[in-house]
Amino acid sequence: MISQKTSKTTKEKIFDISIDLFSQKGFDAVSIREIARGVGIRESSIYNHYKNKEAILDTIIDYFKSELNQSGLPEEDAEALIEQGPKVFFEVGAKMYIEKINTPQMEKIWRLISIETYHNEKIRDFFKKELLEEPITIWENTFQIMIEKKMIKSFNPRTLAYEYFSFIIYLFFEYFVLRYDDDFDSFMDLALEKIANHTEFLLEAIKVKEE
Amino acid sequence: MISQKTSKTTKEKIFDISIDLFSQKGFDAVSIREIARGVGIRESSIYNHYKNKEAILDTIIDYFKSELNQSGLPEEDAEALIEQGPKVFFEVGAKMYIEKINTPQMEKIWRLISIETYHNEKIRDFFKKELLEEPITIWENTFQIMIEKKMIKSFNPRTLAYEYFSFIIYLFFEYFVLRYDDDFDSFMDLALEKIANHTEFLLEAIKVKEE
DNA sequence: GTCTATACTTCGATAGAC
DNA sequence: GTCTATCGAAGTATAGAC
Repeated sequence: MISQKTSKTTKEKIFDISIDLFSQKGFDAVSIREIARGVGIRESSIYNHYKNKEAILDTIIDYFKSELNQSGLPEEDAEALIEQGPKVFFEVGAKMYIEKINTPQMEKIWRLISIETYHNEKIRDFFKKELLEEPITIWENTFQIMIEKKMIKSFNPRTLAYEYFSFIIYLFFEYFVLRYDDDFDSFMDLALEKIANHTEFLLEAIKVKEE
Repeated sequence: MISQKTSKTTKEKIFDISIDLFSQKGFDAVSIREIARGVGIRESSIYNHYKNKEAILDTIIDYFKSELNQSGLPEEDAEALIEQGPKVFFEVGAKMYIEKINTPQMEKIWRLISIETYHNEKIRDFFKKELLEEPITIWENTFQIMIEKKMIKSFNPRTLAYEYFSFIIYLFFEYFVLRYDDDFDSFMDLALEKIANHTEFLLEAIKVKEE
């Protein structure tokens, strides 16, 4: 980016306000009029920037996906990381998941996705494939490699993937669905402690016997 | 019950149809007209049986709670069960959770609760307290007893409770949110296998060393 | 207890002036 | 690109006849 923008375009304002409102109330419960009011224009003007209400949602989801794909480790780095053992790998892995909700805007879109996963088939498919099945497979492959390298005990790698990742999904559910009203920082402190307990337990369970 | 009813009252029909529709589309997306159409009456007639739309939902949730409280083990049985060791306890525990979705109607209300947990504060509080925190505490106490009796290794019992129960919540989320369209029986087969893997892993991790 | 009729509100979206 | 004005559809709920 060459120059920093000082003022937002109307389209960007619509985008931002929509994220705020959709994440608070859900897509269906937010009206075009409400968005327009938030931006400070009339509802008819919205249609000069987006074809309809759903197009705003689609744009938000596309933005989320592109942001998500920018984080994550390159494959060669992941391989090098495995060499350092499961403990380091878990720590870096946990940090990666947390980084994905690192901005207030991304946090809101996470919440929005949580809500709309029930109603919207496109979003539900996205969640299933890219936020659940894909990570599970990555963890399965990771455990498989660790087992081959005799870094951990020989359990079924898919079982291990579920053991690790179902806890992450649980925390996601707890935060975005059940406790969203709470303060983010205080929840995050607790979540980090829970993740630490979880990985510590897992490490103890899968470590190769010493003597 | 002395005599079996052969025909449903209008109020019961409204109740049943509402469960069907609310669980499929969510409370807000279902109109009074739609319910009336399903029952075969006009929408104004609904108000002869329920004060308003929300009263139907409240009645459904009350029914769910009363059904839920009828399952579960008496405390003395639970204590006796612990004596038989963690393996038996896990098996009975898993069966208990599955029994709570044993009728088609209860399954639908579970789905309804999953949807409305986002929107409805009363339902969200109910979920947090009675479906999450209460079971976690029960499991924590159970593990505490097992540790005292030296039946399992001495981990933090709360950590163990999360290790066991976060997986159950994950399965709940997977079924009711992500894969509800799938066939119940085929999902249940897979879920039972996953639970078996999960408890097997946990048992191996927490068992007292043999030699 | 069900009906018709209706009041009232809010919604998404469009037409056309400026 | 924003505005005013407006449409048609759909929502909850009530009044009153039968």
